[in-house]
Amino acid sequence: MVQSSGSKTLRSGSLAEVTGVSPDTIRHYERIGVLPRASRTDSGYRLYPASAVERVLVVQRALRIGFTLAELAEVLKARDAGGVPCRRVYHLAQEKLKGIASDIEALKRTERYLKKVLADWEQRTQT
Amino acid sequence: MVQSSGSKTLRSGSLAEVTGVSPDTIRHYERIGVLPRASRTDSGYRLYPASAVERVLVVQRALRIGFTLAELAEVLKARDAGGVPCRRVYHLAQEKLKGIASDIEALKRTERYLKKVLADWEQRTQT
DNA sequence: CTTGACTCTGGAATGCATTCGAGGGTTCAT
DNA sequence: ATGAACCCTCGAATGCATTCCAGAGTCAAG
Repeated sequence: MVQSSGSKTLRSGSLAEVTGVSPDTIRHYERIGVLPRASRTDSGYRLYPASAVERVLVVQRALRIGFTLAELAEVLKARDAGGVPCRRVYHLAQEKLKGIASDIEALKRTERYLKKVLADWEQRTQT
Repeated sequence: MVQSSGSKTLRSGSLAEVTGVSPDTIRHYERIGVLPRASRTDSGYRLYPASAVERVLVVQRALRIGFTLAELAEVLKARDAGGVPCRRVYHLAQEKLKGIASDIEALKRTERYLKKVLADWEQRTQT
């Protein structure tokens, strides 16, 4: 048996390719718990639902912001379980959310700084 | 002789405290070249100008965005040298600058996602 | 002087995400 | 049924920022 239902499934390689990470990383994500455990073919190959693509992208963005895989695992596992998350996880998510605004601020400040540096160089260049 | 001119100088510890990093990190930054080599007291203690505070903050922000200490060293050393930076450095700085806009976008997307997750939980909580 | 808080150096260790490697199955087209 | 291209596991290695460590000097206050 290969696959049955209508919605597309992906093997680790395709999921990796589509999301721009390596198959190793995909497996790593699953081990950490940031991706739900994939179902398997009879021969042991992982089969991911199409929704896994979005999940991987979310993880990538979150990592860039300073989430840790372990933190994400807590949040996302709770989310997947569908139940009410424990206070700790809820709090964690809220804290990170609060941090984002200031991250954007920092980003803008650095942008300004970098622009200034570049403009400086521009001038010096065209002596 | 301790210090002469009017502008304040800081030793590694104070610079660390003011910027919220450890003294070890300060020394590390200098070793990498992301902080200009500090002048020394007769007994070998580092003395940083007040401007070093801003520099450390810039580095911290830049790191969060995905700059690497090595990259920053290239950019900042060239900047400090005051001369025209080599093409490579100029290009690097430009690339990073271009990346910032998309980083802000990613940040906002994750913010939206996180808000949704939290709102979801809110609802479930108040059954 | 001596004590306690700082500082120095250089190298080793930590934590995190990611990648690599060895040894070994699966699939499928030719 | 053979080879290319995937996939599996699991433990080790890499790269990066940061921290820790050991052995030693500095300095102000008591």
